[in-house]
Amino acid sequence: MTISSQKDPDRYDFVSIETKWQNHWLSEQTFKVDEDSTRLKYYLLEMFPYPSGRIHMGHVRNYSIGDVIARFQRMRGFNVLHPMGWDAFGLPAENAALKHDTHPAKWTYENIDYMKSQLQRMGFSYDWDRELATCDPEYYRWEQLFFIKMYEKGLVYRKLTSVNWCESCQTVLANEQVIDGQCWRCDNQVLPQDMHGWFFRITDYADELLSECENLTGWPEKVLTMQRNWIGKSVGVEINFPVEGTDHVLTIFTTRPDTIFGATFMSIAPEHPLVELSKHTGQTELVEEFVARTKIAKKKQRPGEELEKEGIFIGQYCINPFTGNRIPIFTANFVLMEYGTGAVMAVPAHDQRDFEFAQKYELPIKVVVQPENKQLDSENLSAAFEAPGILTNSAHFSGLNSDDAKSAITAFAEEKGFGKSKTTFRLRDWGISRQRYWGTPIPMIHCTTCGVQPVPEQDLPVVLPPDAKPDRSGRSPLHFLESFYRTTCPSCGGEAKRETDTMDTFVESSWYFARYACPDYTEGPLDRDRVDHWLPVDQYIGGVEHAILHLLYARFFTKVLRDLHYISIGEPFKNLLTQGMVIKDGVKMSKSKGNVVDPNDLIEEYGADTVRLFSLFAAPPERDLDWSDKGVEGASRFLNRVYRFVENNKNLLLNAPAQLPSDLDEKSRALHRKTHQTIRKVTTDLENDFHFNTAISAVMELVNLMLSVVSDEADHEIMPAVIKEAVDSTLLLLSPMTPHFCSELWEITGHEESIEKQTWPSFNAESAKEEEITVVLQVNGKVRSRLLVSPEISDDELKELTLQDDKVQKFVGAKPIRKVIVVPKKLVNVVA
RNA sequence: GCGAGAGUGGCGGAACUGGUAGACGCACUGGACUUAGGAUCCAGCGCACUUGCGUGCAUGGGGGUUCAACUCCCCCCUCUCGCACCA
Repeated sequence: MTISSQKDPDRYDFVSIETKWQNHWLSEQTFKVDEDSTRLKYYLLEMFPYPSGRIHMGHVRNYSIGDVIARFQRMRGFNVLHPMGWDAFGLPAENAALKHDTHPAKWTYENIDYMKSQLQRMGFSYDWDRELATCDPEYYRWEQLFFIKMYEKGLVYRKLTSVNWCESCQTVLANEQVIDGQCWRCDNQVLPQDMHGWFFRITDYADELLSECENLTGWPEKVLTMQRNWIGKSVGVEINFPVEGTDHVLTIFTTRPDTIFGATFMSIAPEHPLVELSKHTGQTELVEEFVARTKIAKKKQRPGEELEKEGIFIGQYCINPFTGNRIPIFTANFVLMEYGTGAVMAVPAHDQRDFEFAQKYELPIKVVVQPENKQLDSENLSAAFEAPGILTNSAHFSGLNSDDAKSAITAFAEEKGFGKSKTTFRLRDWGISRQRYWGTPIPMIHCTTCGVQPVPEQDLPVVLPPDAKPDRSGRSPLHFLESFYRTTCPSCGGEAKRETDTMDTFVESSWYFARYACPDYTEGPLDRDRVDHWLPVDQYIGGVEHAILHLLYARFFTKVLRDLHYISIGEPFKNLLTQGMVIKDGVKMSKSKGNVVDPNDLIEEYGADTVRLFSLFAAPPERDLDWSDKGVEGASRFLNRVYRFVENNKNLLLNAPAQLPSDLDEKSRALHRKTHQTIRKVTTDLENDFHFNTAISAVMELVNLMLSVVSDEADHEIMPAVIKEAVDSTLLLLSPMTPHFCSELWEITGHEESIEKQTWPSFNAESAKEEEITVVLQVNGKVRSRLLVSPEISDDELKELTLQDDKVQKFVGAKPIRKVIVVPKKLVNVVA
């Protein structure tokens, strides 16, 4: 970093000041934290970064917000845990390794080193002793242990799953490597292929994950809504339809059992096993052709695009157990195998999709629910009627309303044994297998005689072999590395093969917050006492892009760890703050847009404190931040003004008495008052909703007043003790946001003990009280005049003064006064 | 389509439980200091009319409640984000 700015006489020397204090904090271990039962704990966490190379403005914003809260809470007396680490596994490392002909580990650790230096250059108050990197075997070994414990508990299983397969690269692709249905590397068509993969049974926790949303009062409603939708609970019924002339039963799931008498055909997913029934029906070839075509079309489908509804009769019928009617079975491209049973009863009169399908294939439409205000006719319906209504054409259920019919029909089906009530979730089990190198090895062994076996605990960790390295084949090198996969079966001792899949990197980030409580612990994954002491996280901060996956997985994992008796809590994050994106010129910063601002350039030009100050000042944290180069200059100017003021009044400040005189003159009282009002404002802004922008503007007001009433050192109009109080308060209030700057000025103004050790200033309500208040006088709701009065004034006096007011009299004129409304100490409205 | 959030000066944004709309900052304009000003300081700055005092109009649009609405209610428009054939 250049030191040229040091020579600039117009600016304070932020380079040497920031270096000085960063070294001071490091050597003094200012932010090291231990368990201390005498003080209240506060666990503040920001989402840890992926070590992609260098920090970007999103990090700067996220961590600046976090650092203010950390420093603020320390000054308020909390014992603050504020750790940082690295979400270090992931695909980009493999890609970069290929590109630069290096090893993912080398690339990752070099990035970590560099980014750590950048974070330190920003002056963030982390306890670096707790730093962790998820690619460290000492971290992921415990994750492997969790995996085995979960396996033993039945929370892990293996099943066939459809993956993205590129035939020409002979490799599995991650979803982000599939672009418009084509391979990112060779542009070949990506096809689905069935492969074995490992799954976490997150659906076992679906109900709890949903119901606990209720108690997450410290989370933004937006995030909770997203989580609820993602879990997607729906209550309905499963009904069995026997397939005519076979032993097969087609099971469907519906939330509308009240429409069952209107089912005129069945739709099953192209992947549904009973599609096989088309064999020997004469429809076979057509069906096979349709299924193959649909699978490809689904892969090609762009997000947001809806395929035209299509289907084909599979040549078989099933029987509606309620009516005994024969219903044709179709396979249709809009039925999802992953949801429900992969089969639905089609009720064209009451479901728009089925309606469109029925029209296209000229299938019967039968109205069985009538709206209350009109009569629908099956013959000329223009759209499905999806709302609830009164049942018709439904045997003895006719006449019931939809709600009652739902329970009656469900009960009937259960009683007769051809159905049962059922709750279905949109949430699927979490597929964690990745056919990748740079991830946590899944600690399992495949033995041809004993089947799948977990790696014995004492053999953990299964270390990712450093001698392997991704190559251009695109396939995981673990797959070919005999020294890795060749092993012996822990059960029979025979030859066996290790699992070569690695875990989804979301697994690492699902428990890192717990490990921060005891990163040095070697006896097990978590030191129960310390973890129980620190958790839950009191305040979690990160981008809203993690609102669903990361936060849901972390919640799930916490519950699993609780049930495995590693921790006591069930919810990891008590309060959540999701900060907005950093945008520039109205769009998200991105390389392709060419509007990226590099934090390094800014630090070099203005110093870390200015960068922090502006990113906090420009918008409240939850909103998007519109980056403005001019705005940064404004922040820089402000700090320079404060610096100059302190420098110019150094002697006065050094010699000022610590105690305020008991009797203050009017001008001094005004500054004293503003000081206390500012302390009050900043304190409430910081503790309520982290609105740093308004907190900073309050301090700016104080500084503006200070500058306007104290012109120079010779001017003794304002009592020195009052000036000192104002300056000290300014520095204390600003110190969480611009810590180097305030530390330096704190020292310059003669304080022995560093500012980090100070307690947060408190305000005196009496001092903050206004001596005179402005009361607005309105006539018929329009502001016509103002009164400067004592806050002690009574409503009657106020009314009196209002009616005497010239302006008020002028606007009232000759009209009779009908009413006078007095809002105490605020406003008087005369209605004439 | 469904869900959530947001629309306030030229710009970023303020405004407590309905009670002075536009704090603070940026930009801009005029002035001072100066060899110079991209530094600093002072003043102005929602729009319209007005020499001025002032007056009128303004919080996406339209209605409503109220003495009083950025704030509450109804309808509509726009934007952002999330989900998206979930039966």
